[in-house]
Amino acid sequence: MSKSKKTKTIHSSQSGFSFSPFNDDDDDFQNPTQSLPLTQRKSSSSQLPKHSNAAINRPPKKPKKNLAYLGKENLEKPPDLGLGSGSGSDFSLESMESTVFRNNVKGDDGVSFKDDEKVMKPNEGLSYLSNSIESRLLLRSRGNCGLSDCENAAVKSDEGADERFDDYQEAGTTQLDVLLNLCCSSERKEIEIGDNMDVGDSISCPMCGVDISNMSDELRQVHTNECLDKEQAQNHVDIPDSDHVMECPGQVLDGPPSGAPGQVLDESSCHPPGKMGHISPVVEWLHNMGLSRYEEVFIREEIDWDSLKWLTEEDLHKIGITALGPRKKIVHALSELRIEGSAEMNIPEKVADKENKIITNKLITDFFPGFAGKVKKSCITGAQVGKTNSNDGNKRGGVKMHFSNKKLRDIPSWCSITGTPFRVDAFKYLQRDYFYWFLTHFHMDHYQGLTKAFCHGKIYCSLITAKLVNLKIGIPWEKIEVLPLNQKINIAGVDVTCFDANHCPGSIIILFEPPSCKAILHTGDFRFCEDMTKISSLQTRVHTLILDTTYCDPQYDFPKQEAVVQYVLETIQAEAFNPRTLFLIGSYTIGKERLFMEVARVLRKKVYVTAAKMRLLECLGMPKEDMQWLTLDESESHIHVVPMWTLASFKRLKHASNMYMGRYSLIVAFSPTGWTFGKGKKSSPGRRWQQGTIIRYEVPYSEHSSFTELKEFVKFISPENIIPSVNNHCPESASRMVSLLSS
DNA sequence: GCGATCAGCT
DNA sequence: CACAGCTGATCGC
Repeated sequence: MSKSKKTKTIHSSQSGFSFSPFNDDDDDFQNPTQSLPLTQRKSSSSQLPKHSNAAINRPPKKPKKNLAYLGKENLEKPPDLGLGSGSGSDFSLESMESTVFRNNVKGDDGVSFKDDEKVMKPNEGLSYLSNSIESRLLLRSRGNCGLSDCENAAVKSDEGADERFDDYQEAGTTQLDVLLNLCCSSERKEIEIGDNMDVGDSISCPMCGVDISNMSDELRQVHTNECLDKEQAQNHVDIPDSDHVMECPGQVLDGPPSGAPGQVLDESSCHPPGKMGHISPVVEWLHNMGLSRYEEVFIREEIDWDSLKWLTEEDLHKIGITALGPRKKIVHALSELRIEGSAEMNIPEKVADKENKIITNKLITDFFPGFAGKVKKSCITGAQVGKTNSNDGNKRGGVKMHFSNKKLRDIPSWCSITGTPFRVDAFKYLQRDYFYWFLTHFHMDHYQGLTKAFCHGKIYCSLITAKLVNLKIGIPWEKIEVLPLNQKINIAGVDVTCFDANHCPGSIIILFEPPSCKAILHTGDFRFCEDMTKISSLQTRVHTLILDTTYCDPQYDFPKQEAVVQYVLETIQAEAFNPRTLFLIGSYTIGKERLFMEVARVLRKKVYVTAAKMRLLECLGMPKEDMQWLTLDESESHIHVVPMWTLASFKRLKHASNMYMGRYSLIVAFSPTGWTFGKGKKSSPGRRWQQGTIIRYEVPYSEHSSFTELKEFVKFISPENIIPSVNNHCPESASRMVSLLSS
């Protein structure tokens, strides 16, 4: 056994648990004298208080362990997220509400509620959320913002922009200012487009022909680029050398949404300097500001006009503009540039031929030089597409313009929402040109890459996730937009509706409905439950389903959570005849709360959690009735919540048990995970293992959908397309999964 | 010394 | 397997 290198020590201060470190001496655990006869009573369910599955209410989910992490709690909010308690900081419900409300009155790029399209009543959703802060927030929000108000406000987008501007100014962040300006320009642009739009006008995607009239230019570009990407993928074209691209400077296929004076669309309007067409307007711009001395830097970094607008102050610093004054000057100029850019979008210079054709038409077709209306790929060969996408940001060490193409290529399809500028759980693939970052829930594999330094736009998530993101990562609230549940809102022209994902606290599934595009449902991580079938919009509208396929294999057909909870309850009852028995229940940072809360509630026993865990639980706004079953006093309970990895092996358990040697003679641990239900395993609700005075139960308590549930869900949704979101499967098995699900 | 990132591990 | 992390090493600041 090459265990020598894993001699790790788990300090209680690190793990957040009261166990002391364990060493590698697994030789001697034992205490033979205390080996208890594990009685034969494990199946005596008759002793249990009978309660129906229905009696198992879902407690609000709580975050898990890792108390040590709370060391940096001096973030921005007080832990007490209690319902209306303002706490003085901007983390109060009041302020959260105002955050949402503020969004309510934004048009277009802002988040606007559509009361007339309510999907569900706030409280008729999943029981898990019925008492959630979200629900309450929702109600109050709706009360404060009548339909007409919302609509009026939405129409007055400029006003909204100003309001938001004010809000952000208070935040006083340079980065935010930049983002703000982006927002403002986008909003204005959309309004103008709307004003000019003739009802009869129809703009089609040059690649797929889909009507994209109702999209903002941003969305149009995103849509079209995606079509191009698809085509590129189909054609498997090689990436040409850079000179090719230079011939069409305006062809910024993967560029940012807004147009700009320099973003020319055909060769006739290319800037003169020939192959330096990208750069010369930049140089000129610098010159006009009296900053010609930085020309060299911009040229060296090959920053073209389009990329220029998306530079952040951080970027400028990185490329060598270290002097504060000039950097600030440039940042300021850039923000103005973006506003100007959006304003100029209204000049129909290239649409003379089609008199009533709006600029928006130009915006799309102009990205494709030589493109006269129908899908002509003259200047847009797949090769060039590939070029634009894959070469631009890669070759030099400095700031990556547009995308880092390597990154772009690596971006899995499941975290990109076709037809929108949205990313979902894609912080590993941060791109400067994307502004909308959705986070379905607060588990590391989904927020990985997200750090305090995040400056790529806004993070959209549920309130609970928002709190965790702020608390644990330190993301300022200014960068977080809280999404309401069960209520359609509009973000950047896309209808967005969130529902409880029944996974961990704060987890959501998200329905995206881009204008003129088919709806996409992203499940994040989820466990299908009957309540979801009450969401009618899911049944009728979804075209593409991005699905959590963690257990997409027939071997994973574990029982419902209620059944597993029942099993655990009975087991505890059966083992509890010995007062010197300690029960350990595993949990994650967040997740599995339902299990130990149900144990506490039904058995009417207090459950011990560490102080840090308690603070997280409190943060989630759990009802007092539930909170009363938690205790910080270890001696007050013989049921302890511990991190899952504490239970991962008998070795660890043995070490843990040493801590309790004097007080307990038996340890019974529950390791709740769906993986215990794999191949060759019985379909019993749990498996029991014992070594000496330690008993370990693996119980198939899963917060992901079982295979059966996946099938049911797919049947319910009836999507035309499924994209697996779990990357542990090879591509070939993706299709297999789909066929399995639809069989 | 701290934070971010990554590899290795469970 | 990998659920959802933890731990240590490295690097930049």
